[in-house]
Amino acid sequence: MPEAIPPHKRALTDTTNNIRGDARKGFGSTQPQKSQFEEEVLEKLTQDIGDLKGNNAEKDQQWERPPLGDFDPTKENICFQQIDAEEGRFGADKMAVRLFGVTELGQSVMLHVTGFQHYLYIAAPVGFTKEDCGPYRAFLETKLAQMVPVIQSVEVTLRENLYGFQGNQKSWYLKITVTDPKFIARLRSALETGSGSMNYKGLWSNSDSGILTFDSIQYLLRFMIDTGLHGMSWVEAKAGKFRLLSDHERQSNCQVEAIMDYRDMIAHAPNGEWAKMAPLRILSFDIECAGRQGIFPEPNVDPVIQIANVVTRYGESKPFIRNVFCLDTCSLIVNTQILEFEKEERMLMAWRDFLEKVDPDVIIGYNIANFDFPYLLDRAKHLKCTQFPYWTRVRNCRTEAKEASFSSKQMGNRETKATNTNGRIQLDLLQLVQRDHQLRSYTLNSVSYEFLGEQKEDVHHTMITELFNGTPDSRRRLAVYCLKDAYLPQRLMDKLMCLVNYTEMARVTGVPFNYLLSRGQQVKFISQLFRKALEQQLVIPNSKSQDEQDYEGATVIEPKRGYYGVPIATLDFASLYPSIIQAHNLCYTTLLNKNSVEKLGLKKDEDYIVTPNGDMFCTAKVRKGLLSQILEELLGARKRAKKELASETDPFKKAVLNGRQLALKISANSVYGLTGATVGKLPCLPIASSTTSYGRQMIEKTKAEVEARYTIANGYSHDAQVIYGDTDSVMVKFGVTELEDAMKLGEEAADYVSSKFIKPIKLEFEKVYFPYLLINKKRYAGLYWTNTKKHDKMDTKGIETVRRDNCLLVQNVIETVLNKILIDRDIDGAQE
DNA sequence: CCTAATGCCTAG
DNA sequence: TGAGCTAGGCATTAGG
Ligand SMILES: Nc1ccn([C@H]2C[C@H](O)[C@@H](COP(=O)(O)OP(=O)(O)OP(=O)(O)O)O2)c(=O)n1
Repeated sequence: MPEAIPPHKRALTDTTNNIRGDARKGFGSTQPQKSQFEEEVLEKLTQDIGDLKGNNAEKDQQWERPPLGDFDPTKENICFQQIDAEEGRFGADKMAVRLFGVTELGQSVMLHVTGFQHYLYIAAPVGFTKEDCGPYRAFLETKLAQMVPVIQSVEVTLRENLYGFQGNQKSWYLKITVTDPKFIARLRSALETGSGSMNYKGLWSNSDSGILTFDSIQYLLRFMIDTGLHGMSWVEAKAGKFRLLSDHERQSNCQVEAIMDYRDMIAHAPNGEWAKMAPLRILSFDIECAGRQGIFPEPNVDPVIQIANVVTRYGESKPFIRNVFCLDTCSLIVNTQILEFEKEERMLMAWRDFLEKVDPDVIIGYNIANFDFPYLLDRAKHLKCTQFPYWTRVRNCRTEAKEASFSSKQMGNRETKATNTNGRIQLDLLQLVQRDHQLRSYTLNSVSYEFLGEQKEDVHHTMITELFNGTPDSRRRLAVYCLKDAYLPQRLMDKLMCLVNYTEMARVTGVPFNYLLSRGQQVKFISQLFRKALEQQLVIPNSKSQDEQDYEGATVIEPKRGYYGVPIATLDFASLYPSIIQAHNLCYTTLLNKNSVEKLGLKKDEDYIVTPNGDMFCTAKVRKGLLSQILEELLGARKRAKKELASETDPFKKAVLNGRQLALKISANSVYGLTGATVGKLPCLPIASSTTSYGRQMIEKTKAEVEARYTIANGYSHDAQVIYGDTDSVMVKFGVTELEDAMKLGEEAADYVSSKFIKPIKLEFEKVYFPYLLINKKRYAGLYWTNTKKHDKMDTKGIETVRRDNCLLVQNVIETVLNKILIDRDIDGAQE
């Protein structure tokens, strides 16, 4: 940034004495108009950020990555943690994947992986033998080549349809390989719309009905699935197997850029030594704009006046760069590089150069996706800074903000903007917190308060312009806040362990990191399902839209409403739906219909089961379902997270681990959910409705077993009564008055009922409520006990206190009333 | 004044 | 592969 140097140097030399003089106090003592609070903020910030060595921020802040040093591609391997991936051609080769990553020593890598061809399948006509397929193959090759001029080959192979068990009978499929993945969609639609010319020997009398295709999936995912690459895992290119690109061949700004064939690429499973993380460089930034009175800043009018940046290496607690790019002059901030600019254009360009030098792997911030990124881009466009929007790792690849939207039943419609930074991961803490945490407010201020226990004391937006138009010191004040806003996302990310948790999810489900924020549950499931299907040579049909059809869900036991002054034990099935799917081997691949049962001569209860819903599935003895294998992996990861949770003592870390455990639980439950998603791509209502029907049967049976066993007639002190239950839980009043007795009985009852079910179904004794206030279905409160000494917490479900559609007063009133009732046991007092 | 449909949010 | 699922409470509103 040569343009920036003069003002910047001036600022530093002018005020060096101040830095040396009393860094801690900064300017506070000599600037009476500055608030006490601001100095506190600064002091805290300085503590948080820590000291750089010495005081000369300019000299000590090394922007560039460590140099690569000598590298001998004939002797040394390239080994990196993959962080981003994209489809991209290389030279004449239309099919290549670009993998971006970071080595253990922190160097950036881009690897072109070539030679992998995209494909899809179609089924040969029913009854075709291999001999019949020969001429059909030739026919297809010519016909398809006319429609889609990228057919590489048509190959006849034995495969099996994912849906339905047909006695392990494989049948003939044609694998159509293309030379350019961009055409796969066109190929698919050519086949599926079934233009008349595709009609082979009049086999399809109805020329409207097209040919069903199988295994159609995006090229990048296909590549990752077939090569066994999971998102955020380690990739190795052995010496001699890759070629380093010469300068003129390079497409990226990465320190290492190489090319290799996909067959030589090693994708390490993310376990053992490959569970490590690379020292990713993380840039956290924030911008301030000078808006006008009462108007939200508009990029065509309102300038960007400051950009604060904080750069940290993953695994280190303190940032190694922090700076503020300022329009106009700005007094110094302790241990912070201030870069001053007279012209906004220069500032923007200098920031872009900074970005390129720092070469961050991860860019984070608060609402950067919908504000900072688009604003910077629009502003630069307005100022005609044509060289500005290049933030990617791919040379000549412009950064643009695109409209994107996400809509689903559960999340509703969400409009967002997507800005490409190819090769760098983005993590918008706002999006992340909105996704993972239910809060009343999502301002940076309240989120920081929630997780970091800190108010940020906003500079009111009307003040921004005023401060900017003031003196170097008022602009410094603004810069301090801007810096703080840049640093908070970094601290939130550390505190919430976002990178670790999301990395685990990417590794378990196999999808690229950025999918976790931009996509839903379906893609994760599909990634896992395709991997399993590939192992077993199963092909997955591209289901046409099914008619929307609802199915019955879970039972909620009619509550015996009231206030209970005796301990109420809660028994809960662990991961109910996933365990049902596992226990009964429910899967696409085990689904049977009457025909196949007859044809294969299967014996009921031995070879297959009939679910309470009337659907039929073969037993694990005949064939083990894919779903139960997928669930094993998800639940295994969840179990490990829960184990860590149990041994962790820090309460905040516990909460974070709990969040991780919950995310894995939702992914497991979504396996069930997707089978019931008729708008999705892999619906299978027999699985979904059988799962819920088993669930309904199980909660009934649990209730009956408990009430039948714990009776006076059987020598217990009271007749037990199930007063409530929802989906997978029962609340039992054993009648005993002592916590200890209730816990003992609960423990015993859980084991007793578990023994009546198939593995891995397990009923667990989880907690005792004492006392317990049961208001209605899905509405109750109680003191939550897991030990006899002290209650863990007051637990409130569904009541106004936990709902966000109420005013705070109502919540506080209800909260105090509940406190009175439950803790003080003062029912009369609560009535007032 | 009553009921049914709808929206929102939560339980599981 | 665009998008996990159902049950259910409670406030509001449309319609008679
Ligand atoms: N987001 C959710 C939560 C639950 N369920 C369904 C499937 C679960 O198996 C069942 C019971 O839900 P719980 O909340 O009790 O959770 P689990 O039983 O799955 O897990 P835990 O082991 O924590 O009890 O409800 C679901 O489909 N989606």
